[in-house]
Amino acid sequence: MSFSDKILAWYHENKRDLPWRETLDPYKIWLSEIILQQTRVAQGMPYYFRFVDAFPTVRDLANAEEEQVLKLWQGLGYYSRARNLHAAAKMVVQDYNGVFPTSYEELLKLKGIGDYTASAISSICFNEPQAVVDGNVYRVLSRYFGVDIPINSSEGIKYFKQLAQEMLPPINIGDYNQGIMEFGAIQCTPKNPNCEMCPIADGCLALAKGTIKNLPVKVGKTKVKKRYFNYLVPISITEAGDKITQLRQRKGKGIWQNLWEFPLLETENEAELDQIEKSYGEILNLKGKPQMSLYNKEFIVHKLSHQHLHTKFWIVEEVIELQEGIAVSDLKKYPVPVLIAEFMKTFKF
DNA sequence: AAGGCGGGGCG
DNA sequence: CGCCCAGCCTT
Repeated sequence: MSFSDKILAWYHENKRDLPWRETLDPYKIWLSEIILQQTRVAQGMPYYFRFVDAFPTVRDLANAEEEQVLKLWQGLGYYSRARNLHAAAKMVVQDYNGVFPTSYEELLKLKGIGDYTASAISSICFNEPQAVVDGNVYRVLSRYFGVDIPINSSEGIKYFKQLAQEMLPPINIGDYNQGIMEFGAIQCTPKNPNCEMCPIADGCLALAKGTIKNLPVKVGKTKVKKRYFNYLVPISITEAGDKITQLRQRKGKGIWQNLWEFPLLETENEAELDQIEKSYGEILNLKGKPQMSLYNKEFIVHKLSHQHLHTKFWIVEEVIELQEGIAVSDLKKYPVPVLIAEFMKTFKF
């Protein structure tokens, strides 16, 4: 049996029942692929259901407000995926009359679709012979063929795409692509792979040489930057008796684009009360000096891949001057980072 | 070619 | 605590 035959056979026996495996609708396959980028199946699953439910067709998604798309995406991270998803839906409606393009080349033109996703959709839905190369495939191939070229070098990216391409079966491309990924996720795992009961242990070069634990090779260090966030949480009561606060939308570059947060003062180091007092009038556009208190004595440390956000929430109460605000009861409508969502959940307005 | 972009789970 | 997850985009 060939490599691909073994993978296909293993997949046939071991594939999980996943909701996006019950359809060949390219829209739904696309949704699942975007959601699963850098995301575990268990984490992405509920998001897949809520998106299919809210937007049954690509037209429904295209017609939605970005705000709603981001709100549904809240908590999943890498929010450019949600913005690109929305933009791509609009492209499909406008440029392709609402019908998903069927070829790798055309799919590649859509926002948020790169080599992996174009290969996945074109192979799964249209049986185009394009090999998917995701983290699982890098791992399986690097071990089986004993390749120590760094998977995140340009040489490695090119090398593994070609190698994966050469391993494609003549038919059942989509199943094979899903099979090798599933194999990497379940059998040939990053740590403690199940080599004892592996259907391709025979030809596995890394297993023979004892280099499993060294593969795949990845270069580059992840240096974590420390940042200090001070959120100013203004609270005011309107004449009608409604409690209001303020949110602002993050714009430009950086994290959490287009998500909402409380007015923010970022500092070079830990900020104390006196430093905040100097700035909050300007940030909140206030003339007076309302009472302010620190909500959390210890930093709330919110960890992103490359940043640790050391956060303090400063409560600014009874801001009579507060002009424009949003009702506290409306806060849940806004897409916010998990850091903000957690605060809203625990803070009693 | 390198850096930025989330949040969560696991050993 | 470090690594990894059905990657992509920008510079």
